[in-house]
Amino acid sequence: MTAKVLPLMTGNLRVVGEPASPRSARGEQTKAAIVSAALDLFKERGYEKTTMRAVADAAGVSLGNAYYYVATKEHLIQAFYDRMSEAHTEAAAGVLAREKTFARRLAGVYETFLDAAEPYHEFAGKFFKNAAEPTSPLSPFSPESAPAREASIGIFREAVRGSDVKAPAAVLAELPELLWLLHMGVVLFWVHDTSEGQQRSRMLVRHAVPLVDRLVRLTRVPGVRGVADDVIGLVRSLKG
Amino acid sequence: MTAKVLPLMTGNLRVVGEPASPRSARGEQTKAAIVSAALDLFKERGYEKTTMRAVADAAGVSLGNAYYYVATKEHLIQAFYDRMSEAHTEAAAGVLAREKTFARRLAGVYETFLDAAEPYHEFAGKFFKNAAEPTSPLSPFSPESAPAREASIGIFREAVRGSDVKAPAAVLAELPELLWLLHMGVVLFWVHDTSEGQQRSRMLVRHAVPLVDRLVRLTRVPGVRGVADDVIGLVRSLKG
DNA sequence: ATCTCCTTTTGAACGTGTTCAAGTAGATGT
DNA sequence: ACATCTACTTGAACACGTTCAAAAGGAGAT
Repeated sequence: MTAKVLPLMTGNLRVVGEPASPRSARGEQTKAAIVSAALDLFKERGYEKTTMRAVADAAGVSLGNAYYYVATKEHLIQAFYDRMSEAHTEAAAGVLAREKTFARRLAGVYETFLDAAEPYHEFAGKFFKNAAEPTSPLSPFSPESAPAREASIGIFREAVRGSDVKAPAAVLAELPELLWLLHMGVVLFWVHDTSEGQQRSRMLVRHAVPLVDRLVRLTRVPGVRGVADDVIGLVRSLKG
Repeated sequence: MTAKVLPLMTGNLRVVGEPASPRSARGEQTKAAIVSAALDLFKERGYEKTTMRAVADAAGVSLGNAYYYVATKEHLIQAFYDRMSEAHTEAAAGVLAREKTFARRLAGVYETFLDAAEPYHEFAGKFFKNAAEPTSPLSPFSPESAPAREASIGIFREAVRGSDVKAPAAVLAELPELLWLLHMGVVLFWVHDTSEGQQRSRMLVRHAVPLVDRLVRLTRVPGVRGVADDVIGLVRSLKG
């Protein structure tokens, strides 16, 4: 897919509707300052109450300049998400390096997410609200977040691959994506979870993981396998 | 719950942050004109491209007057939600009156939703965005929407009750709620579904319902039943 | 009629996200 | 040194959601 390109001003080429990515060290620095200022302000007063003018001021640039690097205000939230998933990926990798059984690996991935996300729980609602809109670039299903989504699915792929779990090949093939979907469910639950330290979300993970473990292994018994294959078939046709 | 109230202008009492509800026949009429104009315009040009000024113009009132009756532009979406669920409840009742098998009853409930929702697909995203924020009263999980949620679950309870489905009592007891959860999943898929006439959502329902049917019946066979009971146990503990 | 008290309506602002034409600056070639 | 090309920066403007003080109706009571 080649993006349409327009000549801009005196010559800079810019993808239609998208901001330019920095082409110099100076630009890189300016963009970093803007994103960093935004994160600070979001944390301090929340997303809605943070204005793009305040972000530009805090970054020491003009309002218009901020829009040279950032497509929309919503796109700035992506930085939060990036930071969080980076922390999660790292922590999950640590668990996957030492755990062998499927159940413990899976529990580790979900639990490290809860750990990594905890500092942001208070603002997560606001961010979640914006991510929920289908047309938003922040939606976990949007093209813009495909890289992040793929990275996340990759964690589950590794959790499956390095484990002792046994199931039909077709099931194993779709399992990472299905586990990612469950992850989205956990996130949904977590966002709504007002219990101390999000204890209920942790309970959900603690109890759901053994169930998933048993369910996956069940797909090998005749009578269940047929249903499992149909589930896989449905998932595949919906992806297409 | 008693809402805080402030004296307004020359004396009208108005709940903080909320628009006044009409206190006269004239007011009722004005509000109806505004809501109706909004729905028309949303349908004609979409939510984003409809401006509040255009709504006010079409309704034959001033911009400020529209805000006397409507808290925010997004609140106008509530009107379409109300319309939609009324239509769905009615249509679903029709299906449940004539279908007997569990699979057909269930498919009917989901499909009548897709029918009722289709005209509003474009701004469903906006509504969804609002509903996604955990603290929002519009959230399907909020206390404020408990009546609407119960009504919706009631449809599934009726779909189960009047059908031929057989499963352990514990499963049957939680089934309506679980089917409602699946309904939320269908809605999620539908909201993101950009295919012509949301064909993919219809395919999802067409294929998922027989699967659910088989899965529910499977809970009677030993070996599966244990897992099913644990699922039920988890759901119950999470509800508490 | 006039007064009083609410309710409704208005038009003019205000704040904020976003756009844009024009200007600056640093590198590169001559 | 100068010209040029391109990446970057700016400040002003625009559109639209939202707010507000003030004016206009209108239904009793006097």
